[in-house]
Amino acid sequence: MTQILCVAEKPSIAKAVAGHLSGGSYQAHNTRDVHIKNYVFDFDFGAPWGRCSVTMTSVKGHLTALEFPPDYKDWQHPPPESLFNAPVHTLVPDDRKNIAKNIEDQARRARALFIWTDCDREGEHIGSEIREAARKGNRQIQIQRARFSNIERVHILSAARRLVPLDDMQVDAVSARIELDLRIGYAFTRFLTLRLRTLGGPLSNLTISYGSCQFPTLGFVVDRYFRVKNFVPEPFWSIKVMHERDGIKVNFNWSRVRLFDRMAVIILYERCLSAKTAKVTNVQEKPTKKWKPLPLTTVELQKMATIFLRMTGQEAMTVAEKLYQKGFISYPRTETDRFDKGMDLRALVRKQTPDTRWGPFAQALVDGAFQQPRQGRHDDKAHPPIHPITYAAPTALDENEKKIYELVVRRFLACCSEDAKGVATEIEITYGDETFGAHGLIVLERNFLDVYPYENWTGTAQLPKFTLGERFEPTEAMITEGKTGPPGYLTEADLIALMDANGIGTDATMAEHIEKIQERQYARTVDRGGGRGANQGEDDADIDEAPPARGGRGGRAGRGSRGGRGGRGGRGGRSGGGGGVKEFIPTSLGVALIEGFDRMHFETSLGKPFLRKEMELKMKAIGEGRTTKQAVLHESLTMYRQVFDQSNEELNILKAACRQYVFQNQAVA
DNA sequence: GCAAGGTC
Repeated sequence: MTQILCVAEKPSIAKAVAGHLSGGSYQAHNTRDVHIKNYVFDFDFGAPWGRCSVTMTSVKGHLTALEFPPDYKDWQHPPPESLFNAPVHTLVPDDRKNIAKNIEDQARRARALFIWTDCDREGEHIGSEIREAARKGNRQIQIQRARFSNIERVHILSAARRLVPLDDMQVDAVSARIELDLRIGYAFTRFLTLRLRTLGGPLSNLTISYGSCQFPTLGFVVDRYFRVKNFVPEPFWSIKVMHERDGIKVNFNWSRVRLFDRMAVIILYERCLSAKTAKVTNVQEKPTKKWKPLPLTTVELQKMATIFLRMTGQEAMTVAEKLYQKGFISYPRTETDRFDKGMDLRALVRKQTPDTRWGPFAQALVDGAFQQPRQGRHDDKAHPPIHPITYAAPTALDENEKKIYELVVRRFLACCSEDAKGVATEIEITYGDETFGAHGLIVLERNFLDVYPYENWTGTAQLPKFTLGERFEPTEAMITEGKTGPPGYLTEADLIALMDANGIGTDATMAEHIEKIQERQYARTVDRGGGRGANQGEDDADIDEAPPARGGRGGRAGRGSRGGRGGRGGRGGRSGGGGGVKEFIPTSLGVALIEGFDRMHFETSLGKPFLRKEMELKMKAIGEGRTTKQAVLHESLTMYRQVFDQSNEELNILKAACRQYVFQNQAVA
């Protein structure tokens, strides 16, 4: 029989695919890597392969690494800028030699290699790494790739019979990314560390790194810091109308919301008063609903964990990873917010019925209330949304696992439930020349809200009866005064959202970049409301926080920038251990770096997300054959080399910024 | 000692 070698990106996929192809009967052999097994079975791949003897195994992510030769180990000689054109070579790191050897050995006996890596760009590249390992054992081996976007049985079976070639343009796109990140990251990191070290003080022992993701991440933190710090409150005035009827006080909101001109408001207000009565111009009562949440992605999971569970994104991912390994939840790194039509979601809901907390809700879904989840617009073509796989009794989990598991289950049940329903009442009046409106809501059916405490829908009290065309004299009309407030510093959820929106990092790495800027002492977290946060009491804290803006955050007048952003009910969360939400503020070093580079007047600042975005576009262009890896490497390295040279020439600007912020801890202008 | 991307 023809021998076939199949290799997946990770052990769980190898197992799942082997299960489907073999119909559940395979032999599992251990390999020299504790996580990886070789699954052996027969399968008919259809023409031209026919029935084959298959060995299915996997790697664990990338198999190879790109490195500089040993003579570039020293940071000083040759100088950092030599890394822009130093030779690089690909090698299999020691801890992955067993995995490569397994593939090489298995390839020797195989007629063909079928690659089952994730269907994303990185997966294509990992496929090329597997290809090289296999060719080492067998130069003649034929190579195909399976294209699959979920691990439903039917989908896997059809993927196995519709193999395609590996997409070398996608491989090249990732190669370019790897090489650019390596060269640019190492060159700038060595440069910054060595040249700023000479300033002495706290800088003499720090690693000052640059990376295409960590710097923009820091940039977001610094940017918000300045927006808070430089915020100038503006006074505003508004008109508030209240009318009491049937014992209910109804507040009417001004359609202009507020004006920044006091005299104008006084004039408009006086016209209201001289009109004496207000006239009801519109009364509308209509059914309304609050949409259930979308299926859960990694970014959403992290945002929710930081808001409701008092975890960092990194902690949430570590815990989710454990739950995945134990088989309780699906793969936790996904961008997909839509379930594949073929998935048996009811069966997954049924598994949750034994639980005392949400079991009855799950049972009600099983008994007929089940609704197909909403379909989001994101699909990474590799993984489904995060969902529970099997039921985990609370006794089987530690504290943090319990919290994340509960979040995943409740989100999933909410997705499979119905939107909340209510009746909205809108009343519009004109008073003088001005229009005011009152809004009422009665919640009729809570539906998904019953299982999903992370959101709420508060119906204001029922509005009394108003009739179209009627006139009444408002109980109260007054001018109110306030001033605009600064935005808050970034929370981790804000930061993740910004990274997501700007394409900084991936679902698997965003939390790492956030950790990185703290590890490098570029930023810290503080509890909202001031005071030192997570890093309190650490003795390596020799880099100061940038001076607190406006003496800490106590008095925020008016509505801050985050008014209107719903679902921010983090305070007093369900499982919080005291303390408020954490906010990110830059250290003096973080401010100095971003400011320093900003003052150098580059076309595109290193601290902004544009360069990473540009890299993303170039990768896309390579993947679509509009340009080549060589061309992109050449232009990008030329461009970064110029940035490097300019940074070198204008180093005094960067140093001045460091002196200003790090050494004098000077307040920002 | 340095990056970002996979995954355990």
